[in-house]
Amino acid sequence: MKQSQLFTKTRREAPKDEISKNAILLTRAGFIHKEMAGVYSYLPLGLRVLKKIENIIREEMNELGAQEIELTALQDKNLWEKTNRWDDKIVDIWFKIADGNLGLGFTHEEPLTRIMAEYISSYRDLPAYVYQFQNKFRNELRAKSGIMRGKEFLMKDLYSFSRTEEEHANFYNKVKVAYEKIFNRAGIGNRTYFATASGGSFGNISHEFQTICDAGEDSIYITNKEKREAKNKELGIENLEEKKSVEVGNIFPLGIRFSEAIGLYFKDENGENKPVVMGSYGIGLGRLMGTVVEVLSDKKGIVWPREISPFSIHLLSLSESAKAFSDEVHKTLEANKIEVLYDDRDLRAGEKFADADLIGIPAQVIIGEKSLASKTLEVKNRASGETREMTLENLINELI
RNA sequence: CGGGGCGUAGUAUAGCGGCAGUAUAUGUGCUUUGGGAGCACAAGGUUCGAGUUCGAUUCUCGGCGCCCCGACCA
Repeated sequence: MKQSQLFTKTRREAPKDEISKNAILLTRAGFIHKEMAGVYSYLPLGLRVLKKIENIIREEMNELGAQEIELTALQDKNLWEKTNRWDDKIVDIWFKIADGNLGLGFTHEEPLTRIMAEYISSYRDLPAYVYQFQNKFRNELRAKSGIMRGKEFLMKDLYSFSRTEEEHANFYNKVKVAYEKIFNRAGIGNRTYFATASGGSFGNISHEFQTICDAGEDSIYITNKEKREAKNKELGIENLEEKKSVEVGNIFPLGIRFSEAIGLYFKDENGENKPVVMGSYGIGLGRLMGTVVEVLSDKKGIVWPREISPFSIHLLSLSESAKAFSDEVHKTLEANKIEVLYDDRDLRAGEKFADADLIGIPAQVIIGEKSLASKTLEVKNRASGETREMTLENLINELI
């Protein structure tokens, strides 16, 4: 894509109402726009990152054998009364509309359990795994930390329906592995820990994926650095290393709480009626994106990991004389299905470098007098600042 | 929800009870072109309401909005 056609542009100044690094950088670079406190729109560059994250998660969910659906945001009061989660005294983050008779979903155990009750009646129908990507609405009294904790945010939620606790535990562990892959691919695997936590209002034990980050709201105690295991702070502190962290994912065993309340039963081999054993597994996409910005950016701007970068290559054409060659490189890269942001604007070199560093695409291809003379490309690594000279052919081979 | 702070141009800021200034961004022209260039001209602003006052962007009260700390976070 030609950068001259991109409707967003970068800003030198940070917006005065943002303190968090993720919001400052993403706003300055033109990835997001704040609509109101805790509510952000995603602009072309930001949406590209969000979609890359979504696709990584989708691949890993499909790999688990889960099937994608899309539930509604509007929620039925009667259904939620069955699980005692409609009352504002029980759940204080509901956005309710239509005189309080409808709500905007903050999670989706209830509606999905009801759907499954329509289709699951035998042990032969189980296990079943279903997931979706959807905006959740949570009326947080205090939104904060940029896109890390909003009132409306895109979340992947996966739900598992199993015959027995053993079957559930088996899948639960597979999800853990899938999540590790997701966070590795998103570039924060080496600082993300599997933390044991109390299960919140669901009771018992649950697990959180916590990424070490100074901007985090949580604290974890690292119990095994090599295995990246940790404990949430409320569970026994024994001279362990405490770190601030961000909860980038969670997995909850739900037991039979929802299936009993809503009536999701199956007949086992002996013809006996049993409640389905459930689990739920969430990842906030915006929070994950914000966390990546928080932990990987530097003074100059954002540094995207390869797999979630809005583009693979940022092509900088530094002068009028470099235009013809740059156009040709742009065409060739795109013909090879490589995503390129081509800075074809009529600006000085310094401004293009500053913008490229702010936007954070991992590889910059710089075409100026040098490369015109040598007929090779100058390829700069955004993270390390190192440059290499290589032919277009070699670059393409490296990227494919 | 408790506490604190802040609302001035697209953005970031200064200032003042009496014609609102700067930077940047924007438009035009000229110069410039490997790390956010320079000059000139132009266009663009006081969150809303009430009160005090001859006069309010400034002072008082209220609304709305935003930020921070805490509480909360399925």
